[in-house]
Amino acid sequence: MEKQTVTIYDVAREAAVSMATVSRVVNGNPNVKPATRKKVLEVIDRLDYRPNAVARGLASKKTTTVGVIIPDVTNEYFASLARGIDDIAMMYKYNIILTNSDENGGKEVQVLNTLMAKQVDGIIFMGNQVTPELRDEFKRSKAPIVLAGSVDAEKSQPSVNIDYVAAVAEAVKNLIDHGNQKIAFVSGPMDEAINHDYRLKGYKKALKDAGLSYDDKLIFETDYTYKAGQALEPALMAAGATAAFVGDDELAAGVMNGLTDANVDVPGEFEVITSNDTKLTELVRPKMSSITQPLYDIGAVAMRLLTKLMNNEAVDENTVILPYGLMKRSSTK
Amino acid sequence: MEKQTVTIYDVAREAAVSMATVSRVVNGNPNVKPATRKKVLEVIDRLDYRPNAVARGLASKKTTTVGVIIPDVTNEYFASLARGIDDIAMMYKYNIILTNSDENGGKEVQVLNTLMAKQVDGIIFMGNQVTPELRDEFKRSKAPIVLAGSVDAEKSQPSVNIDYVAAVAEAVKNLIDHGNQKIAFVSGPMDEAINHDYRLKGYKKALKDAGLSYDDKLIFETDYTYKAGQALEPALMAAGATAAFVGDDELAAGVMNGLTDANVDVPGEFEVITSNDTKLTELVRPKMSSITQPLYDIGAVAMRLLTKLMNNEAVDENTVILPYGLMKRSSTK
DNA sequence: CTTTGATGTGAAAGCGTTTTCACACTTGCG
DNA sequence: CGCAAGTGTGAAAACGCTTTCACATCAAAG
Repeated sequence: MEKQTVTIYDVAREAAVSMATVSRVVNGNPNVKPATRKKVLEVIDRLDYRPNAVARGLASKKTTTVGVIIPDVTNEYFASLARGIDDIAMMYKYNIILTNSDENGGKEVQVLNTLMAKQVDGIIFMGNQVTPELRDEFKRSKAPIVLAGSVDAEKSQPSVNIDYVAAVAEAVKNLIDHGNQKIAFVSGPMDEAINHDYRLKGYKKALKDAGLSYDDKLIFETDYTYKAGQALEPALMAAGATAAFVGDDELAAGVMNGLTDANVDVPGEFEVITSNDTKLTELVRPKMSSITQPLYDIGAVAMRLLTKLMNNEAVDENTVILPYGLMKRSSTK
Repeated sequence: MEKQTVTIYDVAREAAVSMATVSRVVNGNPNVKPATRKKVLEVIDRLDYRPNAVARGLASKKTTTVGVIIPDVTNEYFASLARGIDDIAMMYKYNIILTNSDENGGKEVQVLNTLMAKQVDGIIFMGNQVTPELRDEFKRSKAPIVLAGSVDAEKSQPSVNIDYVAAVAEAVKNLIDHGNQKIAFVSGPMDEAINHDYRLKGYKKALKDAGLSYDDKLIFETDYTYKAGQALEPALMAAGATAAFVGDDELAAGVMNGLTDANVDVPGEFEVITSNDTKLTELVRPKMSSITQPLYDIGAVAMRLLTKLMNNEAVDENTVILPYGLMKRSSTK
């Protein structure tokens, strides 16, 4: 009752040719006489032969599979990147092994190792923090690795991103231009490079450019959840802030709803601008103004870059920076 | 410069034992003298040997990889299931090959085939429609397949779901109990079994139980997008509906915001209840009442069921039904 | 005709494991 | 002391494919 598997050998026998020839027609090698090709193809069809990708992988040392490490699929931002990655991967006939890392360094290292054991041809890493241990593992890998929507302070790997510093600076400048003097900076954990090394830098730059002084009390470090944002309202008010830049959309939705629920008018009394321009920004009321990022494209371009790396094609630039924008909706004046 | 790979053979030579023995210690086979085991382990460590999963897969005919077919990772509902799937998979040492199908029958069949070519040990399918072609492919598979959060009218495969008919009936009854006589049924494509065979059935049941008559004009078939929902407002009003059951959260958010933007008070003048209880329900204002589903668990249980199937363990019930609930928030009275 | 350079094909050696089978050694027991 | 019943180990055969290399074959060129 166990389903029988048809091998390349069966096809060869039935078609009265060698395995090598069958392999050639399966792989589209042109060195096969049309008549032979036809004969083989017929047998393949008749026997319903399907090449075994595992055997293929072992023999050719290519698995046409790439590993993708994602903090959490449930997060709109990363899910959007993942979608871009998968589409391009499919276009180039690669499959994706997807694993959630929860931004947990230990798990990341472990996952990376199993991906390498599975002989993936390449890896795309998403995550806000590249620990030294992780960097070491990266170096050990013989499969190329590219970072998508994720920064590594040391730029040890190819990556595709937007210019976070400039984007945040522009967003904050916008708030300043509206007359806000006390602008809160709300972000996830500060030990993540993206927060302390990029976003905060942009924030400070905007302040400095406008001649405003930096105040610790306006920095709110929390985690990336709706609830956390919602709970921030009293603190925000106490600090006298009249606007906030927020590093994550779900968090921002929380901040905004927290304010609104406490009868603080957004944007009248308090302006909010967020970072990722996910669908979410359109669903909440007021709709949120946001830095816009080409989410899907970040993933797509990362994957495209990876395909080049896997084929040893020349790439002009290892670090690609995609354009960002600013979308004014109703959470700012 | 190409990184050298250490094979089981290298380890065997260095440790002065046979490959078989190395294989045994790597696989935790007890038939190895402790002294030998220790010796081998040391060499493994020294050489930094990592077993090649592809070779392993070929020899053992097990890849410890399962395929997951998902309509779109970007969809909160399915992403939540996927998260449950991945967690349990990881717990049982499986990896996930994830592919987006866009609910496109052709793509689904194709994807299924490449998964089978990759010799996955099992498959989890998510999608609202199991076409006959797909069902045929399922039958052809030697890897077990389970449906997660997805129905097949013919129950041809193991699956885990909630009782959609009862859930929808209860939700609609709730609306009826609030005095609504004209309740709209808003769903995605009606050719999907989940809509015409389950949700609609539940809707009709509730109507019938309450002695209300069914009216075609209150059925709104559209696609699962925010925009589509938003655009529905005029039609809803024209039909004289005073409440709606909606089959998808994003769609529901659209419906609700469309109403609100047209100055229809929700829930005062119009009640809305949705289906999936994703995070989204809490982000919009008013918060949406919803059928609650154990999203993560549906994925988790499906994966757990699959592990049993893959190990040929006995399973008492192929079709598992998880409990649902009703969460009253502010979009209903 | 011969020579030459494609062009088409097959034999066989891997790829890095697992697994079967046989065999040598220990034990414990009557 | 002899024997049955484990233990522990190694040789070698798969697993299903790709790829190298050598060898035919054949058409065109001399």
